[in-house]
Amino acid sequence: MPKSVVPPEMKPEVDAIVEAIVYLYTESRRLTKEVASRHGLTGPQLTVVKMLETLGELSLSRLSEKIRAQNSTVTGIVDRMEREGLVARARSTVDRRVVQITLTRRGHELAREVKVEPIQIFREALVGLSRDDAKDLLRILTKLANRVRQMVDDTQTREEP
Amino acid sequence: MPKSVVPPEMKPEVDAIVEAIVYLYTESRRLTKEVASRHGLTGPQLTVVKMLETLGELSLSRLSEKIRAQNSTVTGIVDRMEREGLVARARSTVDRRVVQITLTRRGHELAREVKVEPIQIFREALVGLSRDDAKDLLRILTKLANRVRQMVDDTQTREEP
DNA sequence: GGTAGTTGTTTCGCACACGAAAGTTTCAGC
DNA sequence: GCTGAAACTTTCGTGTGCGAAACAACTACC
Repeated sequence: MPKSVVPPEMKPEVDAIVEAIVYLYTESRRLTKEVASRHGLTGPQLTVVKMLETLGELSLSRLSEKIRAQNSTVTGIVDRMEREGLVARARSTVDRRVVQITLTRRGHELAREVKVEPIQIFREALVGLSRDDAKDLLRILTKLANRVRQMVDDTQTREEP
Repeated sequence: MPKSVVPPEMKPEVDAIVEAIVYLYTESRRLTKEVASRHGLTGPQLTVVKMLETLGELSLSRLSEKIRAQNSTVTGIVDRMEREGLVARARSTVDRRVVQITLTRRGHELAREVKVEPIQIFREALVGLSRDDAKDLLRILTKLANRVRQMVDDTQTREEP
């Protein structure tokens, strides 16, 4: 297993890039949480409310994909939101394995009430970049994400047997 | 409070950038967790072990800063690691409020055993980028992070009273 | 030298977050 | 029509992760 070596002179740059990504991500979570708490919601709950407002009824699995969490996690989030009267569960009549999640009237009201999506602050920050910078950033990040994806796939297939 | 508006034609790009950042961050966490579990550790525990190996004895507060978590969170992590015999607590003799965390012999062994830092896969992915791309990425991400930092500061000072 | 405020840590209560296992329902193939 | 595999959801156990409050030790200031 040949292991490529990172040129030592690039190490500080690499660490700085990783640090910037971590900062941007954690700050995004913190902001979501802050906006949510003003309306008596938690971060993930606000994400769910906005997702259901945008996309309408969703199965639990579909909702899990959308918010990038495991089903078992979302079950808990939906449990608490159901208890608060924000969403309702309904067994699908077409496929009775499926549970559809919908916003209640109160859930809709809350969704309307919270106008600013937390991602907004990133949109504004990104707009402050020049058009060229934004394009470069997307191009490079995409390349980077694809390379990581590739590596992860390799690792996993290599370890399967 | 003038609110800048995101040009609609940039929305897809912005969302793609955010998505890439989220992907890179979550994948990084998943990889850490995976590497850690091969040695009977959790993700944060591996992070702590490597941090203490690199920096030596650290106070709980300093350790919290380093791994970007609250003191109350790290107290729990250290509790479990202490129970497993990986780290030890020791009251500072200089300032008796301070608790110093150190690796035990077993902790050191584990640190030596786990050679690959999870961040490594990013280093390798980044090396695959051209030098120019890496420099551009760092430059733009830094600019972006600073702009977000600025916005967050503004929000907080505006809301203080 | 006493006290008021600060700093450092822990405790508590709650909400994720995940994987494994269990419980339903559906579907494919015979 | 039966059966085993697959799809969907929940349950369970454990480990973060955070904020508020409690607690202990230190420092400033008078």
